[in-house]
Amino acid sequence: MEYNLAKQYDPKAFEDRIYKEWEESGAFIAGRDPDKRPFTIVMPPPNITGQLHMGHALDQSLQDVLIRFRRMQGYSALWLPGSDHASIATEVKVVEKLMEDEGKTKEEIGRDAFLERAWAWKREYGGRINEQVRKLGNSCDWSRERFTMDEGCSRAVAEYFVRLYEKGLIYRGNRLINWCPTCGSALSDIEVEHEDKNGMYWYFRYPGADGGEGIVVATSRPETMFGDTAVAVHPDDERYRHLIGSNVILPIVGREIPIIADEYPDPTKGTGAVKVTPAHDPNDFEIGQRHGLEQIVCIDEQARMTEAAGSYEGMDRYACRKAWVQALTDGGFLVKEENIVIPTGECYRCRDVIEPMISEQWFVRMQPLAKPALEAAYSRELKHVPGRFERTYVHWLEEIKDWCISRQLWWGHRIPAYYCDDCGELIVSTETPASCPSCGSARIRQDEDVLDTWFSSALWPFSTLGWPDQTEDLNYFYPTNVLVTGYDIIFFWVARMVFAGIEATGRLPFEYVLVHGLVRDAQGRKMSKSLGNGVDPLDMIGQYGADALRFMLLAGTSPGNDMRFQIEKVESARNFANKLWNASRFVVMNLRDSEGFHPIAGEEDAAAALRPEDRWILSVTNEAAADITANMEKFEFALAAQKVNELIWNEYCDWYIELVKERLYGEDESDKAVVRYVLIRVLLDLLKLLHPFMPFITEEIWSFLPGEGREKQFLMHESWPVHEEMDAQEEVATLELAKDVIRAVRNIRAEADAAAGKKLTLVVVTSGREQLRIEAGAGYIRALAGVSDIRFVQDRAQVPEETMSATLPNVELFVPLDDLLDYRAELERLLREQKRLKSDVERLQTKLANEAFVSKAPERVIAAEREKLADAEDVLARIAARIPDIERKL
RNA sequence: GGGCGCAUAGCUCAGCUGGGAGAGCACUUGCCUUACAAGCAAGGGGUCACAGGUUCAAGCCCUGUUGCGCCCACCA
Repeated sequence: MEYNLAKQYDPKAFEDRIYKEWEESGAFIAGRDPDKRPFTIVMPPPNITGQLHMGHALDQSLQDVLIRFRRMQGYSALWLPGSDHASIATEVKVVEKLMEDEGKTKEEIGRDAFLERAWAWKREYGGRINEQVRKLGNSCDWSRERFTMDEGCSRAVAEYFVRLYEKGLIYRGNRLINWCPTCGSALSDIEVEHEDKNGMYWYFRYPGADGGEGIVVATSRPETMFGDTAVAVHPDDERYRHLIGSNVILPIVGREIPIIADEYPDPTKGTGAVKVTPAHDPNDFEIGQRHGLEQIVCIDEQARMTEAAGSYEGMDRYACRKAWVQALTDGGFLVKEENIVIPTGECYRCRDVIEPMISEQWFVRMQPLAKPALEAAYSRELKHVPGRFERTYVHWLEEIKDWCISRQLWWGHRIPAYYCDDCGELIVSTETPASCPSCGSARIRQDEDVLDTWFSSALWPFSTLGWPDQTEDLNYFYPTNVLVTGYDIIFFWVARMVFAGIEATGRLPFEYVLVHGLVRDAQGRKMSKSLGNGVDPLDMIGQYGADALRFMLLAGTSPGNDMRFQIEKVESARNFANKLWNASRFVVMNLRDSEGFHPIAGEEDAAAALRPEDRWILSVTNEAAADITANMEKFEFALAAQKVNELIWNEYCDWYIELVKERLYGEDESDKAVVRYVLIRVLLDLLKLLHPFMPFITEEIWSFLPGEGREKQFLMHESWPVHEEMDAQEEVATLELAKDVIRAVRNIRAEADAAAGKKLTLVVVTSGREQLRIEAGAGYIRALAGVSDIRFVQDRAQVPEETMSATLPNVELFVPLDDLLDYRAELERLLREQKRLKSDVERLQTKLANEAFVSKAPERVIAAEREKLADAEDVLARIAARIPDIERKL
């Protein structure tokens, strides 16, 4: 059995193993502990058709950080994972596979057989994504994994549907909806994406039925002309007032339609006259409603022309457009045409152009549901992080229209509505009725449609915990605490969960909405399949480890903002992991040998024997822990991550370990035991602080550290470091001054190009507390600056002639460099320093001479400025005195 | 037509409630020092997009301008 860490940091050697140990031991399972407070996150369920992408990696890393942090803080932390049935996406996949395997369409095999195939597909591929999720190290509770179409979630969906129906919040209606001809289904408003495209306006003359010149209308969609049932003008439009009430003739078609007055047309736009096609345009639909116009459907569900288009029947809508424009042009009806940008609605999935159509669908009445969801935001009971996303949420809900929830698909939750074949009665029920309650007929058939996928997603925070039953899980873990998601699905999901949660459970489903941005490519472009610029998280994990990927994502993003993915950033994160790995290897190496652990001082013994550097690192770690905790609580993970990085690399590795090497290599066994105590104690805190970000490497290192005489639990279950009151001001001041001196001497060494191994003598002119501190830190200076001898002298007269110098407040350092001395370099450096200090002094003097500043600025600030000035003047004076000496040597 | 975000070192980005411009990468120089060259040490580099304003004091607050990006919206 190895007792020390491997020479090389190799995440592949332990990441999978550790994940297995965690999962198999039940480490992720959240208990309903009455003595703990719950902390719950439901994972946005990835689509079963999906592949893990960087968006998931970011989204889930954020959640895992939160969950691991709270778990260590003592909460009973539940992160509930699952997957989404993704109605359209899955149906398309299964349809494709069916065609590929058997050359059949879904209609050919029928609904039941198709659903069997779909479930088989789900069983085979649906788990893939969550295998990938495990690679990230996510500590989700797989024992509670759910699927939006599993029995419990399906029951919740039916129950919720029935409740809304019974309250009159769901209704069935014939209305104008968004129809995707390719998907063959209705879509909700947010599933339609708007894009401006280059298009054409055609101006056509509709001749008067009385033989008059009629009226000219503009349209970008001439093929809908077959569905025109009026031409509308504004009642105040002088140009057309005389025509209101008269008829015009649809060119070529020959049908007479009226000119009507309506508020809708804008006289300043186009010709001011609008052709009205109630069956194929949302505005026209409403005009039609107001005026009782006939609805003529001229385009069918496959986007082909209907018999209303006469000889064009069966023709594709765009082919018809072309032919029809030609026909109208030939007929002399075209007045003019112009190129123009037109807003186009596209299906969010297949990009086909949406066809507005009249269709009988199911809708959710939104006004009553949106109201409490809005109030939750107004009152800040629901908190968005960052706050600006609240505006997005509120704006959407304030403007919301009824939600079309039925989809003409088979894969999904079938609508729990039934029709009696004999009397036409509509029955909405969670159970399949045996007979019609109205006429007793047993000839009952269920509605053919399924529900919008987002209908079930809306219930996710509570359907997964057992709702509608009042299960123990629901009582303990609901409401959840934080919902983490990208800003792109605030509408699709967040807002709907809020109103569904309020409606179904009477409570907000979560308190915080943590919104993050997108992971873009190195050039800032959205990662997409078509561009082929996506980076596979699994590749990154393979190359650099999951910890590096997570750290890069977490350290590189600020709340709500997009980030760019750059391989160099992952490398940096990996390098950081490597640094920690090696530092830990050093610690373990000094902790034990193959025989076992060397003596380690007990807490009390150690406390009595701590040296300044020990108290310094303990204090620095302690302060950092408070800082990191505060940022974690504010969801500022990048700041927290950067702080841990700095603490580990700059303080622990670069200074503390270097400072104690001499002691470790020395002979004083009891002091060594003290050093070991501090090394471990601090390393433990570092591992804990880093654990939410880099769970694998920290867990692995932890396993090499001594337990406390009993079976060690996992690091992931250890408690989060708590800030302790600790007075180490003097030690901190001593160490910080020692570091400054060491840096100054190293600088001199570099400037003078002194040989690396050459031991230097350091002459210090100082007094007072600085002298005491430098005396206290003399050992550090000797060890880390390559100084063999430190001499304190009272004034500069006692300083040897041949020296280079450095100056700190109330401290002058001189290094006699014998023949290595480079006076020119020394002079240049001094002049540079002098210049910098002069401008500092001037600025500070001006500031302090300013009556307004001295009288108005707070005392604290003035005192600080005075001190800065005094320090700067002190250093400046010393440098000024030194310059002539050097000049004389040249 | 509304709303929002971003413009800080060559690159990617921090900069919290206004009080002397920061990190990582890249670059320069010197080091294979018995944890680590995926490293150590020392350095160079910024008119904080522009113009006004508030203030003793502005990268930070206010107004406007420019550039890039995003979201929402039924303009024929």
